[in-house]
Amino acid sequence: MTIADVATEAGVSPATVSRVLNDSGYPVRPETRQRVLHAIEKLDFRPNEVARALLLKRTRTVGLVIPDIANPYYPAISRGVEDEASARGYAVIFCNTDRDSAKSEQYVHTLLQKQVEGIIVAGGGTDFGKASETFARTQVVFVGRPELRWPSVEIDNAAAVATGMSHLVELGHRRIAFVGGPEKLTSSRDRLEGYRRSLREHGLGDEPGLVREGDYTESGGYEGARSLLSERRRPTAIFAANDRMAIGALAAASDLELEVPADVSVVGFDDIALARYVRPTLTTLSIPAYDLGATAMRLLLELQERKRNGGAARSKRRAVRLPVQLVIRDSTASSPRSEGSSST
Amino acid sequence: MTIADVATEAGVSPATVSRVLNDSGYPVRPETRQRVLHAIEKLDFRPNEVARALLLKRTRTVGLVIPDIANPYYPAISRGVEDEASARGYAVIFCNTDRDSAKSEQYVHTLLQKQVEGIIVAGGGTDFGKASETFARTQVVFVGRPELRWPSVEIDNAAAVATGMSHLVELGHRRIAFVGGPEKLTSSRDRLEGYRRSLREHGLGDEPGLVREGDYTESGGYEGARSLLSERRRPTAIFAANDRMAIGALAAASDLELEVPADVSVVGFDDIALARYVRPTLTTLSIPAYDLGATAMRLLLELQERKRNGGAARSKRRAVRLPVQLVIRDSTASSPRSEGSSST
DNA sequence: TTGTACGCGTTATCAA
DNA sequence: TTGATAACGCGTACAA
Repeated sequence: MTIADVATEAGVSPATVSRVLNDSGYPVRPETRQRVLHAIEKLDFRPNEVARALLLKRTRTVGLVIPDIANPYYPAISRGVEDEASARGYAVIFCNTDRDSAKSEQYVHTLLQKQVEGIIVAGGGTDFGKASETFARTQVVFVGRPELRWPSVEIDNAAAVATGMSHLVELGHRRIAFVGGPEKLTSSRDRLEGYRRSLREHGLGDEPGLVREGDYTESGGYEGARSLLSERRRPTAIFAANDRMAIGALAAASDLELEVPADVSVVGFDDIALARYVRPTLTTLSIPAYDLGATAMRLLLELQERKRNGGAARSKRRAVRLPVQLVIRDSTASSPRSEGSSST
Repeated sequence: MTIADVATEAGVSPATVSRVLNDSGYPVRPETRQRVLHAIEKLDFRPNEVARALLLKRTRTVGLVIPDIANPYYPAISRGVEDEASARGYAVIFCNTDRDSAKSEQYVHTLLQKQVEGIIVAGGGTDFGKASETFARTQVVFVGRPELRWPSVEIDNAAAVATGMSHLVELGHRRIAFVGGPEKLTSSRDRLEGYRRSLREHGLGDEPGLVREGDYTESGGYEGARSLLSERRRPTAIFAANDRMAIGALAAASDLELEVPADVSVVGFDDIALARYVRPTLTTLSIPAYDLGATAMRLLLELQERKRNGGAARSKRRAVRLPVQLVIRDSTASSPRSEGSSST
């Protein structure tokens, strides 16, 4: 079932069929066009994209590299990427790296061999090793991971944490603990930095005993919170570096028979779908995950288009920053130790 | 950067380079091989998969069609598909249909044009319209959606619900309500059927007032449960057709100041990651989502291989069934109305 | 307005 | 053991 079959059926040459197919204002006699159209419909013909891609060097395919689609942070990003891609006729190939260098390198090579027109890399912590040298051969855009050499779409993690901290301070909290993510992730470091800076700015010192390093999973948050809440001078608020850990913290408080928010306030980060269904509902920082993905895809296509149109040298790095929003729900309330404000 | 460049660099013909590349036992003098290998490394050459695909008719790419990756049920399936695919050198193109017919049709056509070697369709409720006729042109496998004409990987929804019902009955529950999913989904109907059959088998009649139709979302479960629990003779247990609705039910009970499981037991279906982090932790039926995806991918490749090896006529339909497991957690306990067993 | 011929990058076939 | 050539399905420059 090729263009030649259609040509035979319509009694014209393959070239004519092609011209009708891509109707690019090329002159074709209306009558002939009808015959071709009819043949196409009769045979239910659809051009082979592989052949087209080989000739035109346009696969209309991009790669999306993420740590793990099962991590609730990535589905929304992926959805943003995919929606934007399909709206423009692009397909998306998914790659889960588990933040493993070998897998990451392998995927990059595979994508490049498949001649993808670009690669979106979301999530930090992955070292691409030698494969990173090949990024120059395609168009790459990073998401949520500040990169010096490549364009990226990010959020301001430190500023976002500061927003959440201000909320807690305004509620009268003075002893605010932090359960961070893995040290090696830039986002973790930025969020921790935002926490520390915020403490200083509010004149709350910097007690190392108030920080735990988690791993961005529920159990990590559970352990960190449990440890913090078991201390003699326990904190009145816990800021978890992501929602999964915050939900773990909620569970830890419950197991220790502490009420949230009466005894301890909890703030998360990400605003995953479940944040509004756990009890109490979770105060958190809402990352525009979908927009992050959609924006990355748009940026990718835009930059690629620019490159294609000869603007090769104009590789002025672009780092788009999207705003994070504080969503106040039921897991935060006035500090039990603060005077002058009632807490139920 | 083509095979010809490598040939020039190594001072041999493209054919020789190709033979070294695909080292298929084809005789190449060791010395020549070394020269070629050296040139490949020096130029960091990797063959163009598009050209290869055009000639060999093997894209080593499959499509995965799902309703919405943001729905917590699909990431695990996707992960199973992707892991199995990448382990065998295949790439996966993702398509989110939102159960929209137009989008679904469009995606199928796009995938076919991209010459994917197969398509995995997960999740029901989508009508592919005329595009379904084209399934015969490729290899298709359905997941969690019994199909008459095509191979599938499923779970026994009705039997699974029956397992959960038996658990509740054993706990002394007699008035068990059900919040179902959308009527139009086969899985919904099967689960409702399992509920009804189970009631009959346990001699509990079939009171229509005990069934609500939800939409598989948290708010749907919330509304359904709230309605059920506001009745004068409220049920002692609620079986939700999926975890998201069960979590909504937990929220509804909480808002009505009912204790789970002391006042009402709740059972979910799916065992999403959050099921063990909501409070109380959720008793549910664990779908082997990852295995469903991985199995579908294996089946797809196996059937395709068979077809490729001439076994065209041997299209004996295969429907693989994977077991569902009851996971008992804290949201179920003895019925408050049952005598002889303590609750608390 | 339409048709012929070439080339995209690769591998398989055949000849050397 | 190696090389020249054809072919995969398509779009386009050029000729008609």
